[in-house]
Amino acid sequence: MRIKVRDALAAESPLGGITVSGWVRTRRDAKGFSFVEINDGSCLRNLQAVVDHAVPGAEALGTVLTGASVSVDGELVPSPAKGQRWELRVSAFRLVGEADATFPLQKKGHTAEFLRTIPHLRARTNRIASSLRLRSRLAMAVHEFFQARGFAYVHTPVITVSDCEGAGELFRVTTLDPAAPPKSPDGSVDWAADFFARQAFLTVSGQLEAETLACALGDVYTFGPTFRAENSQTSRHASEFWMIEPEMAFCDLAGDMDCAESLVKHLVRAALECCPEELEFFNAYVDKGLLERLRLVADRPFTRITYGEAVDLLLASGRPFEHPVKWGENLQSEHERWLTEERFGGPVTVCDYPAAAKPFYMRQNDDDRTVAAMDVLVPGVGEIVGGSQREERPERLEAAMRAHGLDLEAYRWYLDLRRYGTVPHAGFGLGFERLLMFVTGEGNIRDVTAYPRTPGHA
RNA sequence: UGCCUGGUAGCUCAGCGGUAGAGCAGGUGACUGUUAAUCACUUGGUCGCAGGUUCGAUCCCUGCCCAGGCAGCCA
Repeated sequence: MRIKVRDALAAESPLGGITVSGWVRTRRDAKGFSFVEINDGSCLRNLQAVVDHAVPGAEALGTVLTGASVSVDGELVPSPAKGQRWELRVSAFRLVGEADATFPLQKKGHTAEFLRTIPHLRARTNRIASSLRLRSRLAMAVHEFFQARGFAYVHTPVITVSDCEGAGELFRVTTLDPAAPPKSPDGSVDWAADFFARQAFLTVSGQLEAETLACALGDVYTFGPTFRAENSQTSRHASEFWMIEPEMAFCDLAGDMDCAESLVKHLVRAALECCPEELEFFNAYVDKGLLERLRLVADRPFTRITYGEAVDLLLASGRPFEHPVKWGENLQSEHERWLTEERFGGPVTVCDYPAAAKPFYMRQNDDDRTVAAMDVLVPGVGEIVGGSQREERPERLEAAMRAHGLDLEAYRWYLDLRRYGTVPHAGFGLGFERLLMFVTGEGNIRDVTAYPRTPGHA
């Protein structure tokens, strides 16, 4: 009976007649027998198989190098040596697939840069496999969080026809021949001849559609792929990433911030509880202060300040920032870093940003110069959540849309939400990969994504 | 896209205006309930690409390509 390494290592008593299948991490030869470390991806740790050279199939051991796949029968017994509680005393050894000396992964540590050159093989490393296991576990934790609170999981379209959702450059979706697109009489491309009879793009956010569903189901969330065609060359931007976007009817900015904080904490706690070995690994090899930071985040309330207070603190800091701090200007990365890493040493939720710097749909505050927006900033990564209370007053929303130069006709459906039974509502977007960066301590979004898509790389 | 740094063996790196080095990986042998095993020996390179300076360039200069970091845009 095949058993996963994870279950074998968790055994309470010896197990006979089991089969373990996986990939060889390393082989050590002794007189008359060999140690073969087998990893099957079910957990971080390997199972040490002890293969007597007289056992059936052991003659293949000579070609068993790091990377080979094997399947072994045997008996799980207490290990007489230090280093592991259990080991597998092998009764039959089978080499399933050889890996010759050109296998690029070694027993030694590799740089993240090198691993990115072999995306199809790097998941066989402790580092990438751990991040993918965490990713899987935390994806489920997202659903646990919202389902326990009565949110409906909704699927908003990946293909959108709004060409200005306000969150950046879009990827075009078309079936037209790029070399010879149909033309209108005026020489421009005739998009009416395209597949959707108009221009179409990949979504940059499901927010606007989620708002319509929240105004029917109450509390909803999306969790799916998001696409941005910005030429962002940084360690924390990807062209394709996953975003979690809750949208809550009858909710204000305070409730929005509460939800975001609870969600981040829930995910951090889930990681601490479900993936302790992975986190120990990241703490040891990727980010020395990781565990301490995560425990603090799980226990302590996030600091909550307004944009205006943030500006005052930054001005009073006496720091010679490269970008001067000025009310009305966006907070720069260096400012966010100072707030989270130096001033408060933990997550900071900043709210009430200047209206001029924010999109049309955010609710205008009574001071007439700020909007009910909020960002959650965390040490090391920066912004992982961006959200707001939405403008539910039809006249205010229309005015804001005009001020942003939007075509009101194209957003008639969005305005209808305010025309028919409008309600205060709020939501936010949480970048899933950015959360994973925060939880793993990885400094590059490419290392928490199996197949990262970034400008120039797909 | 801008600025900065880098590109030398399969990997991680050292080196230097005078013809190429280490550790690990691979191979051979020894030893050993081993733990990134150990020890000895050993295979392995157009020094990113193209020009230029020079008696001579991996080294200096220019351009290009690639990677990383930082910044902007954001999640």
